[in-house]
Amino acid sequence: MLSERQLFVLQVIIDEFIQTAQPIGSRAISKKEEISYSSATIRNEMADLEDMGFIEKTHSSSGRVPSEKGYRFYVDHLVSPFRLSTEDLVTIQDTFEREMLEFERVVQKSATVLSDLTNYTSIILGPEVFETKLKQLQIIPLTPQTAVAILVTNTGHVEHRSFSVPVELDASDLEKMVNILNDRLHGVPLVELHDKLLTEITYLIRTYTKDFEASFQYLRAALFDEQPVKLYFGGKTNILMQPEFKDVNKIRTLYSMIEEEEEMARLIRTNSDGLKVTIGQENKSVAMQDCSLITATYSLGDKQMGTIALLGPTRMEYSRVITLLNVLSGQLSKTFQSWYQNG
Amino acid sequence: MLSERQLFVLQVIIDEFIQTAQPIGSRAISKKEEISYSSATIRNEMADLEDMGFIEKTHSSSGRVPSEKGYRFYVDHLVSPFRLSTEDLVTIQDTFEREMLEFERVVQKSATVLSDLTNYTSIILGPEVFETKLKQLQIIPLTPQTAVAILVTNTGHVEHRSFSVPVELDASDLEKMVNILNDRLHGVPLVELHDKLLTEITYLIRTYTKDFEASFQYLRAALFDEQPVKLYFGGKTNILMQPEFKDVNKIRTLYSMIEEEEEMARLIRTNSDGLKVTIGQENKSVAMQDCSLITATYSLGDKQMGTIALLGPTRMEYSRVITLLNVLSGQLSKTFQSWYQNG
DNA sequence: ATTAGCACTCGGTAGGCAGGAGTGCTAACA
DNA sequence: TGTTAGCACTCCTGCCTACCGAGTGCTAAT
Repeated sequence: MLSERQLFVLQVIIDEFIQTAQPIGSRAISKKEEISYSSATIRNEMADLEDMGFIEKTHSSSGRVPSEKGYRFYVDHLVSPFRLSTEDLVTIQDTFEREMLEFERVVQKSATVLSDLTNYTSIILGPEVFETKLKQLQIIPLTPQTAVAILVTNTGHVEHRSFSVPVELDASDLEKMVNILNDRLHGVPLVELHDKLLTEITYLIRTYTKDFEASFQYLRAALFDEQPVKLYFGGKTNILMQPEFKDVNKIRTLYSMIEEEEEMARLIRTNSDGLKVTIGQENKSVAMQDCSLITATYSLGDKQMGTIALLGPTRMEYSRVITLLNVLSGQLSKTFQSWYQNG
Repeated sequence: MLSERQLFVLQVIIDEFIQTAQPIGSRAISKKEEISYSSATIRNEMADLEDMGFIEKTHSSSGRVPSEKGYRFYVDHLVSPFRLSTEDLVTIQDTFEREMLEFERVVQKSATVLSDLTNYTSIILGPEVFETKLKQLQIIPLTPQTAVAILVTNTGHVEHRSFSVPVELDASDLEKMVNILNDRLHGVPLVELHDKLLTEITYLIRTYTKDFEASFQYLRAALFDEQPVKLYFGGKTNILMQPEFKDVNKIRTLYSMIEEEEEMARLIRTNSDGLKVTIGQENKSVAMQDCSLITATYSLGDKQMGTIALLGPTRMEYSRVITLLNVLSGQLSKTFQSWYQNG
């Protein structure tokens, strides 16, 4: 168990290191106002803290640096509740007050704000489970052989995809098809849409003609195949500016990882609700050894929609950042909530 | 004027440097099979080439390195027509044979292929002048106060934007409005659409009711305001792997520049037709001092559509890359041409 | 329990030295 | 006159050494 003083020393070391990125020596700590002990005393405490694995030396006679275990303990027990500056609050308020009516814009804007406020890299994972409902389906013929399918949700989200139309179908067939589908699928949540579409296909084939089948399969494929997860980034280069990335190879591997959207999505996706901090090696990725990832979920009602994440060095301003993420994910949820209620 | 032998020496130096990224010494050149002169002779030629500014020393006793003027001369006069390997050709063929029906996909895929084949970073500037025509306009009400406007072109390109609907308009008004617009605007090239829309607005206001005006302005704004240029990237991190970027600060500034899409678009946009090589400082950007940018335009008929660009170190495989860009921009033009003819 | 004092450790910087690659110049050669 | 062998010179690179300063661990005194 840690003594009061040890706790305090640990806190000072981490707070200080977060600010300066320099190893902290015993003398520096003993000189601090709040501390009335000599450097020798601090040295003893530091030796204990090191034995327990909370801090480390970079070399045998260097000052101490927080270990990952130290950071872990810090975020679990020491983070002081942070009061956001009014400036920050105003920035966030402004962002959400501007009228934005599209999911993409709101999310992209949030990512930008978050990265601007923190100087880290923000990543937002778009919604995967659409609690949103189908508003309208449109098929617009382009040429005799091609058409574009457009799907609109009650939140104003638009998906579209061009596809080939089998020769035996003409424009009026398509129109018929769309009308039937709109009748039967309006208001269906997108999660269920794929299955419902399949049901409709068999229904239509029975009721009308076999001709529809191929076309339907195209339509289904167009709207549901290889829909890659959408990531929204803010301040992609911010993290490169951190002093821990003065090594070219680290930058290269980290950056390659960031650009690998599939991989990033995998790392960020989470099923646990609420806020989660993943420190250094806890991230299952070599490229992110020196990084921490903080994720928070945003939701629609009680249904989790997506994740909002912040990527920084392990030496991160945890307390401030955690508060910011909480505020932002709350704002996001609130915004979507307001759309949904009116939909 | 350069002698035959000087030309040859210059070519060898540049070719070799492009391969190795190491300064080339006189001995290395004289040892080459095609060269029957001693290193001393080569040294003399090199001294002359240096006087003329085509090559440089990194320090007083180092081998030679091409200067920007050298590269300039090389691309203008020395690039040997390059025979693409059948492997490369097959890769490109495969890309364009797969059925793709959307502008975004074709372009994105091209960018990826280009960067994969070259190990540089590719950037494609989407079309700015739409020679494409309006196929259909849709307005779909979401809530009583909001609606989403969708615009489809004959090439299957879809733009959409949510906007606020003035309280005094209801869904049937919107429907009427859309019908009128579709009647009168079908087939209008997108370049003219904005102006035509304004004309229609005044017409409609005269013919129908004043109520439409506000709504129209919203619609117009939704579809035409702040439409940011769209850039498609391939291999964003490729250029970081080049040995010239072993300095952290260079990486940082270069990368910040790449992420600055507006700035990139400005650099890449060109009004001259065909292929253009911009070497090092010729790029008006500090971040790109050590980079070359090769741009080629693709077009629809005789109308220039967009630019396809490749960003690499000044030490670039110019001949191969130039051929590749020509082939790819040709393929792009061909693909769009085929769409257009059927539209 | 705390602290002053001291020996020790290690990173960082600077200087010196040897080896090597490459150059410029000169003089000899065809 | 063009070419080349030879040689002195330059500068980069790696390596060793010395030295300073910051910080530690330990011991002994308070």
